[in-house]
Amino acid sequence: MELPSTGKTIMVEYSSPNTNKPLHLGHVRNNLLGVSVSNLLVAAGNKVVKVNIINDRGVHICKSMLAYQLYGNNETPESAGIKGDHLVGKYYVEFDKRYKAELAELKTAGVTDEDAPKQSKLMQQVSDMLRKWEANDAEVKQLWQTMNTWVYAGFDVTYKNLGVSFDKIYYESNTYLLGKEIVEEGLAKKIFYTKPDGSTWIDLTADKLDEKVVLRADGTSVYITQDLGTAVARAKEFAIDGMIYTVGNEQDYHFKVLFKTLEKLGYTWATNMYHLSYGMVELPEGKMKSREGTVVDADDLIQEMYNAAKQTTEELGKVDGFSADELHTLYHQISMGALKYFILRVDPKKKMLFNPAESIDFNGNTGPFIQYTHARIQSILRKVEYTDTCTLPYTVHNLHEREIAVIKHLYNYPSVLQDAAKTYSPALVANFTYELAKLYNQFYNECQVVKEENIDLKNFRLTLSHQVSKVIANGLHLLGVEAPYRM
RNA sequence: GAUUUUGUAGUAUAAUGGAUAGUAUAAAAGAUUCCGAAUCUUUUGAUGCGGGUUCGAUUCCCGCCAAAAUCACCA
Repeated sequence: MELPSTGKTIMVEYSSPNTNKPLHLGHVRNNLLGVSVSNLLVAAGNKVVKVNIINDRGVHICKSMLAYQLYGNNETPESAGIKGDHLVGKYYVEFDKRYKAELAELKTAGVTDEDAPKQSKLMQQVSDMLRKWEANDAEVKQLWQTMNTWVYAGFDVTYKNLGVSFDKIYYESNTYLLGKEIVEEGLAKKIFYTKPDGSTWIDLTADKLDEKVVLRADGTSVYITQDLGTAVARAKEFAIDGMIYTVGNEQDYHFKVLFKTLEKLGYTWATNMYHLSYGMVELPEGKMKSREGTVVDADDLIQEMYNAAKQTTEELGKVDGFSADELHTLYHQISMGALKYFILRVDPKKKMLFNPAESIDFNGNTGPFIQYTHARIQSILRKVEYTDTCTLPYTVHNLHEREIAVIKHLYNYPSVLQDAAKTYSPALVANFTYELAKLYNQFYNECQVVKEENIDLKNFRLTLSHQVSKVIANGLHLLGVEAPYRM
């Protein structure tokens, strides 16, 4: 079910992980949104290029590298028996622990809060390491390569479980130097200016933004420098009509500045850039804080959801005849259906509360409820050997009110799709699909289908059921959720 | 302090300015000799506060209160 082609190509960036720790619940929302919005844009007739930019360099990466070098004892994911991203994350935490201890020591020795970080030996070692990295020191680069390779292997597992994929992956180690030319260009156009200390700025106060550094006094790039460079490079590489950044709302200000700057530089496509700004995920006990260990790890979450799906399915005992492989696939489909729907049904712009206990409840407004409805319809269709190519003749009068409700709802699907794509909101599709499933269940409760004796009516109801299952499957697909035929 | 965003039943959420504010969950009571009960039916319960615009405001504007984010030559 795709709308007519728009002839446009849109790039969607999402995920954007750091390579110093495993993915957590916040990344999950990001990834699911990115995938789903990409699907929506395709359904709305666009070509989509899905990209990821991996933050694989910088101080934070050096922290885990240093901790590994100092305390790692050549541990590997194989020797430790843990995923590579978790192993690296372990050393990032280790660094933090040691660093805090060092700071505390310095303070007891009478060093002020302000001076303590400057006197930290660990932090000096990190800075040295970063310098060496930038100078292409062989040993440091080797360690960096090794540890990042571990992380990528770990990410791949998580991405695969979440059904996340990309057309192109960018690495910041390749792109972080981009942008200096853009700055020169901006200077030539007098859009940027230089301060006495040599740093380069743009003045956006007329646009109700601030002055912003675009190049440091020592000539090195800042965050926005590389973003400028990356944006221009991408536009050259892909001939895109638009660009969507899936990034949390804490960076609202950054993207306002980025887009405005590109616009001032005269890039026409800059007006078609969009920051898909989503709200933070919070837990019942409050915000996730890595320091306090309240972060929900993505892999743990996936496993817990899987276990819950397995348990519920076994309790209901409807899967006789499933092979072990089929069961595994089914548990995976149901658990990811639950997780994805739980997250995507909320308006992206709003912060959302993730309650683990509620997320594994598969009754009510949930993914498995919708999947169940699909499986139920498929069961009905199997019974009469109705296939996708069937066309049954019917003429009906006096529709049942439940039938009318379903038909009216189905009729809205294309416009909901259009709206969802236009507003980048999978939540509209999620709510539509849920409503459709609910309306169908209400219909099914009051109307006979297979057992209906009036052949016209029976054919009509089979056709309607088939249409509903197709739209449910399509809606779920847009959310990145699979629709099982039996569950 | 400044800027931005967000405030809807106990909880989580939905409503291009439109009719009795929809849904789920929690609680209670029901429905299957019959097509799949991960279902359906019924009951209880909400727009932070105060103004304004409008025939009409959850929605738009102003003030207050509350929460969060940003305001780095970090990313």
